[in-house]
Amino acid sequence: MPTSKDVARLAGVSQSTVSYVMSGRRPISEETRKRVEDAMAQLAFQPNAGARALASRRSQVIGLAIPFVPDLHMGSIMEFISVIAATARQSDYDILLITDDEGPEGLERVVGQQLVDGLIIMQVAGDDARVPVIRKLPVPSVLIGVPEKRAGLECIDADFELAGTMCVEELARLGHENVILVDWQDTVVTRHVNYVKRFHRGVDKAAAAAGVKVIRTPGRVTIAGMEKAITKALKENTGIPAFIAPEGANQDLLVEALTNLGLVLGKDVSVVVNCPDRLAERQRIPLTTIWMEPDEVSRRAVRMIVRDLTDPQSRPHEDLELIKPVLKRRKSTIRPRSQR
Amino acid sequence: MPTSKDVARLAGVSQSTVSYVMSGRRPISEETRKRVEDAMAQLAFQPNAGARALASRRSQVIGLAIPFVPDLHMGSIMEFISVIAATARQSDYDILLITDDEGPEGLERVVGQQLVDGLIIMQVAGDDARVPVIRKLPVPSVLIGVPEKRAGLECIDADFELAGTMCVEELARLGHENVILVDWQDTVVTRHVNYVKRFHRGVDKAAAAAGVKVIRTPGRVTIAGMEKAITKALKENTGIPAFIAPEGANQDLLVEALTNLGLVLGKDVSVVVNCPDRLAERQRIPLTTIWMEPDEVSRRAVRMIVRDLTDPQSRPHEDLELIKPVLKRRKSTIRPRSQR
DNA sequence: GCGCATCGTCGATGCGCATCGACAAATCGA
DNA sequence: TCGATTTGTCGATGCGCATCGACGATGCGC
Repeated sequence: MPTSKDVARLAGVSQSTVSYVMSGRRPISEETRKRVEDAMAQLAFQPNAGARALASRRSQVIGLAIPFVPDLHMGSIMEFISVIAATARQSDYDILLITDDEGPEGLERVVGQQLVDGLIIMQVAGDDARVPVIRKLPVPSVLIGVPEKRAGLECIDADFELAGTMCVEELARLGHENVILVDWQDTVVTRHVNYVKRFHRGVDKAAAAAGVKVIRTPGRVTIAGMEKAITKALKENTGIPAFIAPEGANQDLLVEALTNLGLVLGKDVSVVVNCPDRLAERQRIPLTTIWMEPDEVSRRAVRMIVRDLTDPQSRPHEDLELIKPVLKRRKSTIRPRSQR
Repeated sequence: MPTSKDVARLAGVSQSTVSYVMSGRRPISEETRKRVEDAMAQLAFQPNAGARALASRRSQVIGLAIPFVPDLHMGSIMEFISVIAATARQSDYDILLITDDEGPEGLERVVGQQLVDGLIIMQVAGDDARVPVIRKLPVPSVLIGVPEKRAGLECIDADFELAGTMCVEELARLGHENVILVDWQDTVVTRHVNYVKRFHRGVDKAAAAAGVKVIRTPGRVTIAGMEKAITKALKENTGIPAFIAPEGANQDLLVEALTNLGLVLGKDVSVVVNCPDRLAERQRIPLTTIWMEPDEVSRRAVRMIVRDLTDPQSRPHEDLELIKPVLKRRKSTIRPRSQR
C-alpha cells in the first residue's frame, strides 16, 4: 500500500506538503497541488485510517447503537440504518455498529478505544439504561427518541404528540364523533418506549378539545385477533367509525380485517394509518396517512452529530428536535354526515 | 485518556511489558501480570484503536456491505446484520457498514484506507458488480450468496436447491400430485438473485423425480392480488392443493388469502412456508415450515472471515458452504388421500 | 528602497501501540 | 558442574500521518 511518503517522493515534495494538500490547512501553490494530486492518482493513494486517527485524534467514524427488537417492526429499523449510513458518508463519516448484546458497556468500549468520534443511539426508551452512560462519555451523542431525563442531551424524534393530535383533528374536522385507536402491541407499550405515551397524549388532548370520544384497542399480530378487537371496539362505537393505526405493522392487518368484516374504507369507515406513501398508494383504496418521516429523522440525527463534531463550539448544551409528521389525505377517510 | 505508558508507570514496568500482557505474545510472570492488570483496571485503560491498527496493521474491524432493497423483505436483512455484528464481537471484531450508495468503490475505499481487515458481502447476485472488485482486493471476503463466477471466492448461503427439493419431496411423500409454487415477486426474480433460480431447480428436480406437477404463480403484495393468483392456480390444480411459499413476505398473504377463500390449512389444503418457528407456531393453524436458518448463515459467515483473518494459512482457495434448511412438520400439511 | 506581512514549503516531532533484539536470571540436561 | 536453553523484562524503533516552527521568497505600503 502506498503511503503519503511515496506520494511525496513521486511528486518531488515533502511528506508534510502532501498532508497539507489533503487537509487544505495551509496554502499550497496551484502547481504543487497538481503535482501531488497527480502522484496520488497515479499511486491510487489512500490515507491510512489508523495513522490518521492516531495523529489527528479523530477516527471519522460514528458509532450507531442499534436496538434489539424481535417483535418491533424490523423493516423500519433497517431503513433508519441505511439512511444514517448513507448520510454519514456524505460528510465523510463511516458507521460502526454497536449491538445491544454488549449492553451499555459497548458504548464505553468504542469510545474508550477511540474507535468513534460520536454516537447515535436508536430507539431510546424513557428510562433507557444507556442514557446515564452516555452522559459520562467524552464524545457527543445524538439520541433518536426522548428519554425522561433529557437534560444535557441532544435528542431527535418524530413528533408523536403532534401526530396524535393531527389524526384526531383531521377526523374531528370531517365530523367523526368517536375514534378507535388501534394501538401498539402490549409488549411495546409496556416497554417504556415513550413515543407511545406521547402519541396518546396528542390524541387525548385533541379529543378533549374537539369533544371526540377515544376508544382504544391494543394491536394484534394476526388478522383473526385484529378482527376480534375491531368487532369489540365497534360495539362501543356509534355512527361511522374512524380508525387510527399509528404502528406500521398494524396497518395491513387493520385494512385487511376491516375488509373482511365487509367495511369499505372511505365509505363505511374512515382510516388513518402510519405508513409510507409508496405503500399507501398501492392499496386498493389509497390510504390517508400520517407519516412520521423516519428518513428525515435519520438525516437530522446525522446532521446534528456531524455539526457537533465539526464545530464543537456550536454544540448546544441540550436540544430536542421534533420532526413534524405529514398528513396526506387520500381515499380512506370520509365525512360521516354526507353518508347518512 | 490513559495510555499504555500510564499503565506501565503505575505498575512499575515498561510499556512493552504492558503490551505483552495484553497480547500474551511473550511469557509474563504471574506477579507482573497481576500488577499490570490492576493498573489497567485502576486507570480504566482501553487501548487506542488507531494506534493499535497502525502498529499491528490490523484494525479488528470487518466491513459489512449491506444491500439496498426497497422491496425486499427488510426485516430479515436486519436480522442478518444484528447476528453478524453480535457474532463478530465474540471474536473481538467490530462491524463497519458499507451501503450500496457508494457503489463498489466503497469497498475499495474501506480496504484502501485499511479501515477493515476483511469484508462480508450480503445479498450477492449472480452477476454482482462487487464481485470483480472483491477479487482484486488484498483482504479476505466472504460472500453471502452465490455469484455465477465464484472461482477463488468464499461463499456461504442457505441451500435453496435443497430447500426446494425438501418441500416437494415432503408434499409428494404425503401423496400430493401437484404443487403450487407461490414465487418471489417478479422484481426480485428478474434481479438475478440466483437463489430464486436455485430454489426452482430443487423444486423441478424433485418434482420430476416424484412425478409431481408444478404450477407457478408469482408473489403479490396485496391480499387481493394473492387471492386472484391463487384462484387462478387452483383452476389448474386437481385434488387437494399443496402450496409452497418460499419468500417470507408471501407467507402472511398466502395464509390469509387461502383463509379468505374458505380453505382450511391442513384440511382442505397443504401449505409449506419459509418463516421462523416463532411465527409459524403462533398462527391459528401452526404452519409446516422450511426454514433457511439465516442466523446460522450469518454466524458461519462471520466464522469464515474470522478464520481467514486469524489463520491466513488455513484460508481455502475457494469455498462454498450451503446451510441445510430445516423442515418442521406442523398442522398445515395433510395427506390428501385420507381426505378423499 | 526598506521593513513587514503573507505565501509556500520543509524538517522534525509525536500520536500510542506492537514488536524485535538484547540481556539477566532461572532452569535444565548431561 | 557448565553450557544450553527457557523465562521474564526492558529499551529502542517504527507504523503513517498531522502539525508546529522555521525559513526563503514574494508582495505590499510608504
